[in-house]
Amino acid sequence: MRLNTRGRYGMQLLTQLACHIKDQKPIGLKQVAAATGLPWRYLEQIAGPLRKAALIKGRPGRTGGYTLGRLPERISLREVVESSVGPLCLMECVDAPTMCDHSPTCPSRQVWVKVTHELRDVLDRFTLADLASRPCSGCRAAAQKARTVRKAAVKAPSRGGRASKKWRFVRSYE
Amino acid sequence: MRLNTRGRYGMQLLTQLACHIKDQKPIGLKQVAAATGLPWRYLEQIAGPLRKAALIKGRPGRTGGYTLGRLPERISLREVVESSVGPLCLMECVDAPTMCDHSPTCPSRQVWVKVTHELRDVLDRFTLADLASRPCSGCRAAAQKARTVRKAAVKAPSRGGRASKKWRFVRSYE
DNA sequence: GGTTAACTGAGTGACTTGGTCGGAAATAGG
DNA sequence: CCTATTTCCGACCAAGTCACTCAGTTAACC
Repeated sequence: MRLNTRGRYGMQLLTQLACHIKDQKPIGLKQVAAATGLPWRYLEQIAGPLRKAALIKGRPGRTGGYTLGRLPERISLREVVESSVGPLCLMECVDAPTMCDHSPTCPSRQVWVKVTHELRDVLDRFTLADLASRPCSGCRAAAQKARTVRKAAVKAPSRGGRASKKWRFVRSYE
Repeated sequence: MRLNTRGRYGMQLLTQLACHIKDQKPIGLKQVAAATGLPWRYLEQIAGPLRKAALIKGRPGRTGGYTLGRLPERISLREVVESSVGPLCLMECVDAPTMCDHSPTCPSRQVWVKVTHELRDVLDRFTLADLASRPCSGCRAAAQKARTVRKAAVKAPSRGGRASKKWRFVRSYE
């Protein structure tokens, strides 16, 4: 039950846009990549779903970049994570009442519906403004440091691939 | 943000045990497999972490099987999902304050700590008793049907492997 | 001692994750 | 107009996870 990089990086991307909302002009992904230490090409890929969800607006061209689709206080954390990693839905029958013969009236399912709604409600109550009003200055340094060490650890810098296991989120769990 | 089969099957396993708690004797995994339509061998693997988390107690031997480690109303849904799929932790810095230089005082992190705690609290407030007091009769038929069709779809019944994509949870999202 | 169950650990193919890359289309500045 | 810079799009790739299966060992009961 953890957020993958699409969700986390997407969150950082939106936070950056929210932090520069006063500039009134689009922010390029290269600039975001430089500020956060995240890979630019990957950010491009992450921006796609966010744009389709209308959370951001992109403008190509020389002075192009991305802007927020709405005010930060109108973008809930739930919208961000759901557009990045898919619906928050623990049991499959919650969003698919027809998948099980008794689903519509199944009392066990109704418990899961309630749980799911409460979880969604938590993420609905927090917005991008909560994060952007208090940006994390340290995360940038941490991300860059992690990436530097990671690149050094890769012997042959091959195309694609992922970093070695010890540098992933999992280490927090041991 | 969905629960994988380990989490879902584990939940069904515990629910079955809770439903037969009045029998006072252990329930074998084969019996659970027959009741739920889930693969017996896989259930064996799923039982491991649940036993290590002391949510269930196993007894080998002729009249062996599994029993709940505690009363159903004392087993929260959070314990079940966390022992099956790992801690509920959206951002990596929440449980690892040292990962980012400014983590301990980072205001952005404190938002995530709050979000995470609220999410955990939701799952803490529901227990196995909520599910077991109202068992889902339809899920069994649905699971068996799905497995039957799935087996038929596999041309060569090879060892291991997973079912074809269209029979997975993903179909609910399209 | 034989049957039955929990336990252990290895293996396996399909799929996802976490990226990289090349290039097309759009937009602005010169 | 050309050129630079950006979004946008799709392919590609390796490592890893998922969802299982299976063979075998240990433990308890009759």
